[in-house]
Amino acid sequence: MTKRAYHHGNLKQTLIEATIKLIEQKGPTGFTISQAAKLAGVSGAAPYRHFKGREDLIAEVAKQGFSMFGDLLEYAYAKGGGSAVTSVEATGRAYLAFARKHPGHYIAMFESGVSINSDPELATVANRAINVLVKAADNLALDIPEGKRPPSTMVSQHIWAMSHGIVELYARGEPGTRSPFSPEDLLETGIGIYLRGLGVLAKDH
Amino acid sequence: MTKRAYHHGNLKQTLIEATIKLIEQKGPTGFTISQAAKLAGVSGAAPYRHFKGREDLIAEVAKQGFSMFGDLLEYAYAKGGGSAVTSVEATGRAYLAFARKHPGHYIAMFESGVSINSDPELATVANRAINVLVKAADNLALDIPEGKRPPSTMVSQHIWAMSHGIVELYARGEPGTRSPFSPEDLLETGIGIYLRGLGVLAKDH
DNA sequence: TGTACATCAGTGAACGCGCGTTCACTGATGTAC
DNA sequence: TGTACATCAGTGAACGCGCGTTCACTGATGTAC
Repeated sequence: MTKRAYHHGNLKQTLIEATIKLIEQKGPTGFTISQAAKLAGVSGAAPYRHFKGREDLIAEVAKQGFSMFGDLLEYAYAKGGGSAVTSVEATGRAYLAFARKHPGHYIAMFESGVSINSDPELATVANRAINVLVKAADNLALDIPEGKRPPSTMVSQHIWAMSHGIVELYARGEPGTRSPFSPEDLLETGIGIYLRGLGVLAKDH
Repeated sequence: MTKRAYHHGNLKQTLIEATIKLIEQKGPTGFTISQAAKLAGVSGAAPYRHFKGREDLIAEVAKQGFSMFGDLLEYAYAKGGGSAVTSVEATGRAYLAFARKHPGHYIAMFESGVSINSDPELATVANRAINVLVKAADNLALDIPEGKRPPSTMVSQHIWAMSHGIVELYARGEPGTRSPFSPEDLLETGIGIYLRGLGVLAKDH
């Protein structure tokens, strides 16, 4: 480690990363600006040069989280190939993978109480992520006989809800403590059954 | 209001109710023992006659919550009539109704970070609630052609996950801010599609 | 029925703690000329 | 190329605050005899 310079040079991002680490360890409750400052090796007053306060810092984490999340979902969606069904399945897997790899971001995004509409920039990145799922649901609709077609928004929200529910209930804490199945298995089978119910998946897929 | 007696007489339950109210208003983060004491009209030291501390109080709320939740699910399950499908649908509705009517309890149960396994009594009441859904899923299995039958635990977890996800994502805050559909509609259609995928619901139900 | 006494459920003062936030400051950096 | 100066990004001391928790205490209640 080099000698501490008076000017940190990259404090803003360092504080964000400290926040992520603290949220992962202690939940959104446990995080304080003071601790983030300490973890960044800086005085308690320094964060105020970069953030208005606690909320602002968490919102920034959520923003970066939604941005990565959107990228990941888009990538998975594209990688799903032409098929509507495989695209949806791939985004589902990406959803879970993100929640696993970036729990700090995920918590800031969905469990910190930060309102997505409190900041226009945040709303923009969040909507981009949401729209990937809506787009995937749109594609599904093409394979569904007309009359029986639920709105794409609704379908995307069903999938989102199941993914989120699985993350919250079964992908937290020690693995296997609350379910004999892995979250990945749960989500894959859950989405599979749901898609079959929609009529886009053969009965014996 | 009668003259304040020195002995409160019912302080334990009063503190629990104060906790519920505070959690509803400020989330699990915002709750403190001091505020609960103040709300109960009692000195800040009084709660320690009844609870070991913050965690203990929240755990008690969760315990009462799971107990009510279990009762409600059981009642709904029974009211669903003989049909496996209607039982599942009824428990789904009951799930959402509980989350709506008792947000403080719901938050203590699922969002406060209280571990269900930290207290044997808590584990007992929680498992009773969980088992209602497993039982409902067991019944479903009877209507499913043998080879295609996923484990009941898995089915119950799918339903639980979707219910929980809908509560967290779409039944919080101002109605309609995040979805054009009501949580009730979302859950009913979601479970409907899922059950069709399981093969227990006619295609044109 | 009255009295003495044990027990219980509260009080309120006190403590140490960490947090959020402000403030005048200072060391480092960038730039005009 | 050197110097003066503005600006920037940190410091550290200070403050008020509410929280959790402990403590000796006291008022109310129950009970033995």
